[in-house]
Order: sequence, then C-alpha cells, then structure tokens
Amino acid sequence: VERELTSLNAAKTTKAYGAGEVVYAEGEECRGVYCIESGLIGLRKHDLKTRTTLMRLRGPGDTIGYRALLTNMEHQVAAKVLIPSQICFIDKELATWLFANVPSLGLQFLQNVLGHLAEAEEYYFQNVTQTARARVLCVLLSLYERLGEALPSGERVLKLPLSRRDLAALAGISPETLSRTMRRLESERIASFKGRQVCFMNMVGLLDEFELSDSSAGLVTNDSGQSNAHRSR
Amino acid sequence: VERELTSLNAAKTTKAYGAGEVVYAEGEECRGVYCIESGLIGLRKHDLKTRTTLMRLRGPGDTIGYRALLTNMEHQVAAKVLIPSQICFIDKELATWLFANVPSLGLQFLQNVLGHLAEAEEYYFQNVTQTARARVLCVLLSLYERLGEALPSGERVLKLPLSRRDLAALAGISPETLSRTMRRLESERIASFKGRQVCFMNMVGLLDEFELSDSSAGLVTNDSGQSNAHRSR
DNA sequence: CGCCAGGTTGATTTCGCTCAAGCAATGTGG
DNA sequence: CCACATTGCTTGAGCGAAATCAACCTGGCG
Repeated sequence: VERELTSLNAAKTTKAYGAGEVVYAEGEECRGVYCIESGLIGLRKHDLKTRTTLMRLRGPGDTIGYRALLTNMEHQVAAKVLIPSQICFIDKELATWLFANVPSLGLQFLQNVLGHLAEAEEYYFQNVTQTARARVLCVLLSLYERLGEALPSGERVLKLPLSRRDLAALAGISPETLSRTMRRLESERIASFKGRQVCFMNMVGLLDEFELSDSSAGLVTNDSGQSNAHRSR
Repeated sequence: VERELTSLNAAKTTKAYGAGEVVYAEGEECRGVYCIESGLIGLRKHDLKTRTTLMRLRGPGDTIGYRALLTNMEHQVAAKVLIPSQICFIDKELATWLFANVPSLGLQFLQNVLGHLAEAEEYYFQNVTQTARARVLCVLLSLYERLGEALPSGERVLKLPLSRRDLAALAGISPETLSRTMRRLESERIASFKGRQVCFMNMVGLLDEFELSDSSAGLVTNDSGQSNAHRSR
C-alpha cells in the first residue's frame, strides 16, 4: 500500500489555477481526475446555445471529473475556477489503475461520490419541499460554511464568489426572484446585501430555522470524510 | 478472485418478500446490503410525523442499503416491497470485507452508485424544467419499462403497483394535480386510466415527444440526455 | 347499513416566472 | 473627455401553473 501511495505522489501534479480558468470543458475528452486541494470550482452545463448554467459547487477534498472517467464518456459538465485554487491532477491511466488495484483508495473515493449523491438528492428534496426563500438561505449558508468569516465585531460576513445569475441557478430560481428574495431577507432583518458582500444579521435564528447546530451542514450534507476540518460528530 | 466469489455465494442469502413487507425501516441500524433480483422496491422517507413520501423505485440489478453501510449511519430511508420480490442479502461484515478487498467488485458497484447519481440529477432537472404533465408521463413511461405489457391486440398496458399518492410523490406533484393531469391525458387521447390500470393509446407519439426510441426509455437516460425542452434561466 | 380511506372535482390562492423598463457600473470608439 | 453601447442588477406589472382548501364521490368492510 505504501508503495502505491509513493508512486501516486510521484505521478500526480499539482497546479495553481486563477479565477475564471477552465479546468475542463463540456464535451472535452477526459484526461484524468482532479482533486481540489483548496479554492472553489463551479460545475456548469450549457442548456441552450450560449447560455450556461451553474449546477454545483466543489471545494477542498472533492474529486471532480470522475464521472467521465468511469463511464468512458466526454465530460458532461464544464469545471471553471471561481476562486483561485490548488488542484491536483491524476492521469487517466494512473487513476484507472488505482481504482482497479487499491481498494482502500477506491473506498475512500466512494465516500466522495456518496456525498455527491446525498447532495443531489438533497437538492431534489429542497426543490419539491421548500420555498424559494428557504433555498436561497440554504445556498447562502452553505457558501458561508465554505467562505464565511466571523468578524471580531461578531458580524458574520461572506464575500460571494458568484454573480446573481449563478446564485439564482444554484437555488433553482430566476435572477429576478433571487433579487426580490434578497430584499425580503433584508426587510426581515436576516441579512443585508451590498454588491457581493453578504452580512448575516441573525445567524442564530437562521440556524435555528433550519434545525442546524452551529457550523454543521447546510444544503450540502458533506459526508465525504475528507472535507475540511469541522464535522466530527 | 474466484475464491472470493465462491465464498460470497456461500454467505449470501436470498429471501422472497411479499408485497408490503419492509426490507428495512427508516432509522434502523444497517445490517448489510441487499441486491434486488426481481420485483420492485420503494424507498420512502417520512417528511413530517406519520406522513411518508415515496422517493425512489428500485428494481432488479439494483443494490440498496449501501449508503447506511458506507457512512456508518442508520438508514435514512425505508425500503418497502411494492410487488413480490426476490432479494439477496449480504451481511454487513462480509460486504465491508468485499469492498475492502475485491476492487473489481467495488468498481462494478461504483457504476451502480454512479447510475443512482445520474438518476438523482435527472430528477432534479426534470423538476426545474418540465411541467407536471411531462413529469407524470416520464414516471408512467419508466414504470411501463419495468412492468408494462404489449398485448397481442397491440395495446400497451400497465398495472400500477402504487397508490395515487405515491405516484404523485414520484412525479413531485400533489395528488390533486396528478388526478387532473390524468384526466387531461385522457382528453388528449394519450392514455386511459381505470383504477390502477393504465392503457397507452399513442405510445409512438409519446416516445416521440420525449425523443426516445422504442423500449429504451425512461426517466433515467444515460447522462448524455439533458432531455428535450429546457427553459433557459 | 354506516363508516372510512382513497380518489376525484371544484373554487380559490399563492408563488414564482415572464416580460419589460429603469439604473448603475464598466467599456469603447470618436 | 464625452456620447454611446453593453452588461449586470433591480423593480414593477401581469400571468399562469400548481398548491391548497373543501366538498363530494366510490367502493370495500365491519
């Protein structure tokens, strides 16, 4: 096992990506898989013509591009960098070999996929059950989990790495509805928005509303044990 | 490899379940995984109190109960038999061992999970983009794929294994809307409903509407399918 | 016979989408 | 440096699909 991991360390390459850079494009042939070490990646799919829709977010600990590898198809989504990221690349052949020969690694990876599956089902559920307002809040909370800061003054602040359009897409609503919802949240004294700056004004009540304890999950019940720090349970 | 499979065959047990029987309940501790050999299983989740909602269908070839096993949690959904089924059970310890030591099996299993992931994402997409009518038709078609019969007379017939409530849940709509939709489909001469009997009157046009070829249909397309009509957003 | 769960139907309401206009910030070319 | 276009966001008005509320069937069963 040690030997394999050594060879893995030798064969993998880590690269720094800048914001806006494309890791792989939709329809592109799969060259291998990517493990995100830091940063934030958006998976997008174009629906009609030039329009492109943000589908999912992926962050540290997530592996992306595996679907294309394992189904032997071209990428169905594009991966684009939202905030500067360190991404480790594993070549197609090596990845295949690893899957076929290192069960422990495959098992660990399976956890990752399982997390994505849970996420997808959660999204589905949200869409059927929850109102637009609740979904927006969930998206904001999951973003806060990833990128938020608690200022010494006690304010909970978040710098959005997304346009309104993308944010709306994540919540599964139109940009107009998002805008209205945000204004409503302001009138409810729940949060305030200035450009891409979000400030949560009642985080306690918010977490309460979603029956979450502090710093535990949001929309994304990330079960992959490898994601960053928190969540030991 | 041969040896492992032999021991697998020795350790697994196959059991016949009758309609309505519970394979495992929500919140129950995971005892192992189940492979469906024949029949049909419904995965349900209770949303509030006594109310319980049908989430997914699982049929021959599907493995269920793995999520609880791999995340070391109790079952998040209940599995209930819809039509009499043959189900093969693999004990928790054995399953864990197999995952950890037989990469080929894990890889094969990974494909199964990948399929479920694609299914979940497809469901999500459907819900955002398609109308109630289209979703009902998709559910009916996927059921027809599993249980439908083409009578010698040429009629395409299907005996529903579900209540209206469950059918509506699958399509992500309320029972009332389902009822109205069905009546509308009848007035459109697309299908007719008598109790749990469904009769498709224009299967060709139907498959055409969803850009599907005959007998390769269903809600779950290979993920090249971003189906047909997508509203941009 | 009456009860009851499941199903249908009708009336009303609501939520979010579409269409359309207005506005601020950023480019762009003369 | 200024008119002008472009892009991203917000706001308003109207509309429509589906949810909700509520009454009413229907068939099975004690």
